[in-house]
Amino acid sequence: MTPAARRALAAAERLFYERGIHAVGVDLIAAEAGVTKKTLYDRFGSKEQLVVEYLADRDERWRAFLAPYLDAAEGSPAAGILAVFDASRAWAAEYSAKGCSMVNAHAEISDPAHPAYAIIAAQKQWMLGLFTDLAGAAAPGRGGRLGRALMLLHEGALVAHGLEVFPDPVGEARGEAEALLAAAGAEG
Amino acid sequence: MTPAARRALAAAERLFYERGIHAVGVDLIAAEAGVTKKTLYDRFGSKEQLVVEYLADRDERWRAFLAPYLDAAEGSPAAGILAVFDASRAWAAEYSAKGCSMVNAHAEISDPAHPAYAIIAAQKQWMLGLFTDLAGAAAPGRGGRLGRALMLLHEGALVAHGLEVFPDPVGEARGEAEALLAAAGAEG
DNA sequence: CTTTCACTATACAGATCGGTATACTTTTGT
DNA sequence: ACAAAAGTATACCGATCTGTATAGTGAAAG
Repeated sequence: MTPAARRALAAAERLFYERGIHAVGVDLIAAEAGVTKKTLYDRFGSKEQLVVEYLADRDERWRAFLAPYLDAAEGSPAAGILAVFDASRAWAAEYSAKGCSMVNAHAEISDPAHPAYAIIAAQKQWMLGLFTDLAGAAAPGRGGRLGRALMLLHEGALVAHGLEVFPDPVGEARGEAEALLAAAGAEG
Repeated sequence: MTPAARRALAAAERLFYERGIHAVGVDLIAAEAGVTKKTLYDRFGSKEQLVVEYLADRDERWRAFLAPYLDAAEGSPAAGILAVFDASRAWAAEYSAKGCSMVNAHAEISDPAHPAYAIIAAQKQWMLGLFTDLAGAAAPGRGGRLGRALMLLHEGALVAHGLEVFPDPVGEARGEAEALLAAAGAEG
């Protein structure tokens, strides 16, 4: 990716996330990035593609942000589950004031054939898989239901954070996750 | 509200919810409602006001939908909590294929001074109050934490439903709510 | 040395945006 | 019966939308 393309994508990510996809025009993105519209279209081809790369890049950055938290749990699946909530809490505080970008993008896209749809669906499936895998390792035979419960708590916490329903919802969700693990007799 | 205004609001609600607020123009709303743009502006004054009434009306319809479920619980707070999930499950199946309209609208509005903001915030506070009140009655002294946990499960379920993360998330959330109530030693 | 690539600057096209103006007809309440 | 309210139809406004075209600059690579 060229320097101008990087600046354009960075500006697009910030603007799309803060103001919404349809509310942000390509002229504004180009201006904020200090890039001409020609360059923007030479690199990305369309606004739709810019949206796709926005979501894909943000997902990639979230997974990279999460990785060291998971590594620190070192083979303990119960600790790994709590590590996801710890990572989410830090991520939410720093990058996610408006809630989950995937959920927000989904609210603005109606056509299931839109290429962003697949990214959004895949991101949620990856998170569900992560939770169910860890839950299955922590409490054999209960991974499915426990994983889905953790997914609900996690998604709910991101929404509650974005809408400021009450303080520290991700920390609260972590507490409930801990109780679920204890109730399921999870191995440390 | 005049007949044309009712048709216009009904069309606006459907289109805003299905396609998003910024993706829907007033010309389309007027056309789908079989109403001229003049009438639309005579009745509502602006698109912003139409958005406000969309959210306020949907919230009102949800509360009216929920009321008989709560009434059927007849003074049992634990049954009342499960009744909320039962109502949500039915509501989601019939009216909420794209998830929570408040969450989705919030994704498209960046200005906190927008009049829709207050409606969205109030709706979430009302739900949190409902959960904490019922939880406090079901398990005295634990209403706060239990209510917040129920709120997280409920919000997460609506998101998971809208994004089709796994089947019947609201039913799944109901099951987790039941377990939470049992663990808190809730009175029937 | 020259071709290629990344980039700037500016102007424009065609469509759609929210909102208004004009002129007329239909319904409704007293 | 009559006036006010509610409605239709249509044309228009300036702004903004995504996307393209034209012309030229600077640097790097073969």
